[in-house]
Amino acid sequence: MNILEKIANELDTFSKSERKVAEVILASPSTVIHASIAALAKQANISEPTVNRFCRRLDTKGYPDFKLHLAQSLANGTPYVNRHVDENDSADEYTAKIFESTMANLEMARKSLDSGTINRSVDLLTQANKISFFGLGASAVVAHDAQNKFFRFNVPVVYFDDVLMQRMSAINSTQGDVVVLISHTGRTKSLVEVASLARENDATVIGITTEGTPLAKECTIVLSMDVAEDTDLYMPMSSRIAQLTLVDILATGFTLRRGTKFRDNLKKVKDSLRSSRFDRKE
Amino acid sequence: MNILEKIANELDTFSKSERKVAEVILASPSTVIHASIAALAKQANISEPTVNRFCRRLDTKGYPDFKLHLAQSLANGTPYVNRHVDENDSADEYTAKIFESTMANLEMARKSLDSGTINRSVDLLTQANKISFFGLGASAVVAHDAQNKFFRFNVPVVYFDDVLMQRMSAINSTQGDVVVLISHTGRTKSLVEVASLARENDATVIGITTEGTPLAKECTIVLSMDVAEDTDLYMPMSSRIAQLTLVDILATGFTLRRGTKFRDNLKKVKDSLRSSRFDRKE
DNA sequence: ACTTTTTTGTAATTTTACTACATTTTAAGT
DNA sequence: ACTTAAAATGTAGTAAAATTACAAAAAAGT
Repeated sequence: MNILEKIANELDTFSKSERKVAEVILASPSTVIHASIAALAKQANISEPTVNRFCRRLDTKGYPDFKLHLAQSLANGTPYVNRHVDENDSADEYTAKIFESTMANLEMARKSLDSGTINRSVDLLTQANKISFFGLGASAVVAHDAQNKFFRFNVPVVYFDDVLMQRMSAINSTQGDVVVLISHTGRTKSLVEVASLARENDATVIGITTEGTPLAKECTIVLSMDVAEDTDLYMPMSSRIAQLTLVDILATGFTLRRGTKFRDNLKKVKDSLRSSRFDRKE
Repeated sequence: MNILEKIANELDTFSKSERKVAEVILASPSTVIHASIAALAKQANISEPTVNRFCRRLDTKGYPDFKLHLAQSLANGTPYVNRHVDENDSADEYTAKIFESTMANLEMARKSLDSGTINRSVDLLTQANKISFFGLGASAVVAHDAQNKFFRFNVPVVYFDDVLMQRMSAINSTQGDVVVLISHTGRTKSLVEVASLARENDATVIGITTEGTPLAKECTIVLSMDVAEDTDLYMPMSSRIAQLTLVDILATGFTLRRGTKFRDNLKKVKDSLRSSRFDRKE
């Protein structure tokens, strides 16, 4: 764990003086790494040995070693932490916070994704006769995006955000078809039903959802990711960005599996758009 | 630039003894950050002041400061760089690369976004009688997502990914209406036409597009972001993630502008979904 | 080959961090 | 409420580390 986070975490296990040090450090870590132990002690209004003891409590060899750790914490620019948007934030502030938490969540998602599962999913998708992407609400957006990617591959792709169409499509699916169901909560009743309908008809069901949910239980294979959704705002934000990135990964895996020749085909699809666009002047 | 790279770069500008130091450092930088100047000098078979001079040549204040820089170089184990996916990448590898380049691009986008423009856009959106989101292809996904966010605010919101519907809707728009047009390239002919149609009818046109493009020129206000799209794969990936994050930011700005009471309303929208879901067992 | 410049090293100085011990503060027990 | 033990903090001295000033050696130019 990052030493800055560690300090923030253990803040209440510190003694009075140690907390003073911690607060000075947290307030401006980038200043501290250039300060001597004496300077820091003065800043925090405590003695030098207290700073030294503080460093040891954090499992470092002493003050210089502590600064090294601190420098490493700061290395990734501002570490991406899930800072919540506040009532009185300016445009500048909430913009920064949203970018940061999006990135922090992508980092989390990356760590929690299992590449073996991805590999098997790509296997299934490349072998599919027909691929369907279903989602509702915010997840419909992800399904929509998936369709937009996979239709380029010249594979039969279907996307519905209409409950009835999803059901009908699921009933019509057969062995060799892959149905991808997207739902962060994994508790949307109608989607869970679609999953079992598809399974009954021998279709393969890939779930982009959370492990252990009702939907996950109905799926052949589950692609799950840990994301800390900021529920203060009552809107799905980070979860869908992570899901879209996962779609990118699946699509990339698909093209890689298909080989070079296939990629020329992608270029053709893209070039076909040319006439609908204004030329570049440069 | 990373100090380790810098050392490797300037290797031939160093004097004989300085190169000895450089080589010891490059061979095992992680050892050096825990060594004293005396230990390093001994390792390199040179004197302590030489090490000190070496540090200064690299624009650091001295040996301790140099170690700080070195520690930071090491912390960026894998900095977020736009690494391109390779032919023979395993699932593990392309997953990591896609996450990393997505994050690198978000970082770029964040830096290039102007908070003043965001603020003005939020102003316009909060005052709008009707908001329309239009896009085509990958950008339709972003428009779709925007609708999903803004409809929660109990504002008239429209979204079309159909060229004719977009045109008709633009013609019907009037003063007080805001039309948001999304296109990374900014060169999609029909969208540019929609922009001018909307403008002719006195609607406000916000463009989420690249500066200087035909579309940008037709807009009242342009929200532009720098993103390095990986064109090897012929699919829009990073650009749309950045656009979606921008949508999050606009939506957040919108809710903040509307105040606390308004947020209770959002909760109601979210709670209305409850009956469509399976209960949590915990 | 000699002079000048650059590089490197030695030794002293200064800065910085740490240790041992004393004092204060806090908490626990009677 | 008072006493005693334990924990926390500070003071002063010590040790270690880094830096400076200067001298010696090496390299480059004339």
